Amino acid sequence: MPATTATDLHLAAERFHALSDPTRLRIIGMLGGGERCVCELMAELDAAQSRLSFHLRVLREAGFVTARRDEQWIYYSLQPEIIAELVATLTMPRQEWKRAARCC
Amino acid sequence: MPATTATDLHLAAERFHALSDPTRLRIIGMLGGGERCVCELMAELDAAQSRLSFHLRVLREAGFVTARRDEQWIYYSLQPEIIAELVATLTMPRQEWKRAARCC
DNA sequence: TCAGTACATCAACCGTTCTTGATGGGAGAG
DNA sequence: CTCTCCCATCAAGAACGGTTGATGTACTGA
Repeated sequence: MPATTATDLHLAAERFHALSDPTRLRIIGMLGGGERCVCELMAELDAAQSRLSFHLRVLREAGFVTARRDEQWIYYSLQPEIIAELVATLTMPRQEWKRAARCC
Repeated sequence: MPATTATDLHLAAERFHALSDPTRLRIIGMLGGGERCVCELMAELDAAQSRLSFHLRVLREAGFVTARRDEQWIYYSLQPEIIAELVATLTMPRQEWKRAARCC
């Protein structure tokens, strides 16, 4: 049974929220070219370090990116499956939407 | 020329923001079954009228729904194209993302 | 051990968003 | 015209989100 419950609605809302910021969308765009360390993102986005760290945390907690330490650097990379899931949510058939909407 | 500019990033962010709320996702789910008047949405969602009106305005300004008056009732219906556009954004090839991300 | 680099986290501030209750305006019935 | 129903909008307050500067932590190299 595909658990399309209210919990899923909240989960989907959180994921869409993670995409509701231009800076975060730019980060995702950069990570589309492969993993990057924070310093590279900082340089290209011209963003303060704490600001970038904040947005990376949002993306990480929403499941869009993962972090990997290598020596002193921490490399972020995209998690493609979650985007596919989101697309699946958007293209969900009417029945599923109605179930999700009705469920409290 | 597909104008994938920073403006588009902001536009995409605004659209994702419109989807970043469980109540609005439920509304979209209900409208997936066809157009509804506000009173029907109120009854099913058990939401205050002003609250619902607020969320409908957000969805309307983001382009997800349209309103139509019939007698004393105002019927809202889904605008499917914008969802398709959003899916296209999510499944955009890397080049486009990088262009959008780089552009300031 | 000490200094330097890379990144996370914290606290504070401010603008935005969401909710609630009240007001207003359009449409139909009497 | 008046009353009622349906809905939008407004005002006020609470909650949330994003930015900044400072502090903390992990790792490296001297």
